Amino acid sequence: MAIENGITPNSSPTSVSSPTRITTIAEIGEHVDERITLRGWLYNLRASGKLLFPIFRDGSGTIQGVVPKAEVPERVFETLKSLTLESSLTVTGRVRADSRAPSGYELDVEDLTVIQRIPEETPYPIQLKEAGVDFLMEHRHLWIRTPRQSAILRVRATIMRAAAEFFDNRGYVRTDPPILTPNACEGTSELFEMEYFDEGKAYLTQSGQLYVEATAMALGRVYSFGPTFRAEKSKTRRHLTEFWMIEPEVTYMDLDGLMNLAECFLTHIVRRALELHAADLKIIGKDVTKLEAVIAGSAPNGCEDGREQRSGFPRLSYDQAHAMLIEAHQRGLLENAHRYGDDFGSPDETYLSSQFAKPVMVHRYPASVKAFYMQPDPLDPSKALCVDVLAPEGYGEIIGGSQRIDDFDLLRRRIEEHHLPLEAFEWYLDLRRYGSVPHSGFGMGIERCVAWICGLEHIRETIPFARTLHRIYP
RNA sequence: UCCUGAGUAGCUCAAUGGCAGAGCAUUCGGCUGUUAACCGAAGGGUUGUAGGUUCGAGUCCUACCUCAGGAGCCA
Repeated sequence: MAIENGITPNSSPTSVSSPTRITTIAEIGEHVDERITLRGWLYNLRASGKLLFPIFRDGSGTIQGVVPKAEVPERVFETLKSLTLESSLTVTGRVRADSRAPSGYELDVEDLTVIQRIPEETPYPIQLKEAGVDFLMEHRHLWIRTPRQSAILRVRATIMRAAAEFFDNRGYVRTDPPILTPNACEGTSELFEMEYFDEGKAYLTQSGQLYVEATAMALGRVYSFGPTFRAEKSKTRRHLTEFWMIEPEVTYMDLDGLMNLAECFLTHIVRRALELHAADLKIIGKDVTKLEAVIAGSAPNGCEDGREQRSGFPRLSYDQAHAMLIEAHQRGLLENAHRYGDDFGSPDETYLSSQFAKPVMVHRYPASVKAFYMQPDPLDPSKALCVDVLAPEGYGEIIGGSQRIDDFDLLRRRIEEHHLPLEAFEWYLDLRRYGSVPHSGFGMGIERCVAWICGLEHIRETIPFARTLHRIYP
């Protein structure tokens, strides 16, 4: 770009002397003692008389520059000295290893070109000092430039890729369900509603599960990966109205196979996050020993076919979990005693997960508190063949799954018992009319997984632009 | 939907019912190893909105608005 925006014209970095290599801060360690060019922004600037310490960022990281007045052209020194924070620029200099620098490297600045200078009258609104949640969320489009938020979004990207590649590597076919749906999947949650031409109401999907059951019957092993929407007026650090979910569905898989699958799946994601993001997790402030404990004992390429239990996530039946909660209440660790037959509340889940270093799998809940399509346990038909996976450190349920009802008559009866419109489920019942087979699947909320792996206080930081009860801007 | 809490300078926060304050940011000056740099100076206010009590309200009362934390429900 040849934009100088009112400042003294600079020569372009490439015209100064020898051609330089354009690189990124993340890769700067490969260019020690070389002359390189970075393209980014001025993150911070400290001045000490005739010595400037600009900190540059380029999206991949930050690095401190050193600019002694006596050793650079006056134009470079004066331009940088009065440059406003977050102004965009390219900078050329020599990379030097320096033990005083947090990252281990510094840049001896030789030249720079300002791309856009932010005027003093309208300074960059986000300071390096702490700010309130409301202010930061109102400026989310700028907040994501900070090192910590950028690091979180990089880890999120890896988690999403690791989740998809886990299934891709095992022969699953990605089959994404529709986002616009004609009716409520499970008849429970509040849905976002809209007019759909002359066809009446349509709704934003709350889960693609029923549709992936259909694609599984076509393709065997499938998964979906996309956004889902809940219009529930939940107002907690664990809830978004729009979030991403990955949902595998597998024919001829029972609950035990599903639990193995979920365990291998989470192990893979945690392993990839640790492999690729040690630096980012450090910026975020996550204690990685807690993640290492999750995958301890697992084999890097284990869990083939979901038949082997490798890293040993603890498994509790609903009854066992209930007993633990009763005991915790008696010892004064829980305020309210869990009532047998009820679902677990948030404090209950937090307590259960806090008892283990690994995610805990709670299975076979009472059918009455679970969705209509879950297969009853043949050993106790009052229980459903389902599993919730609770993340460690109180991050709550990150996976919910079950074996699905494959018997036509039972499924139809359940639809009627839940007072769901039978005609809307005819296509779903067709899956049991025509070559029904046992099958299972689960769904994992990406954002809760990111919040857990990054150790975040609030789920709103796990997605570039969070949609919550009282926020839809920016 | 319910419970609790908070709205004062661009940002983070002070101010017993009695003159509207500080730090950061911005501007100017100083400083050659700073790590949210530091030191000095300047500018910057309809105290969320509307009423009420009072000689006097940022402070007390009422309603509303906005936001946050939690519950329920969920991933």
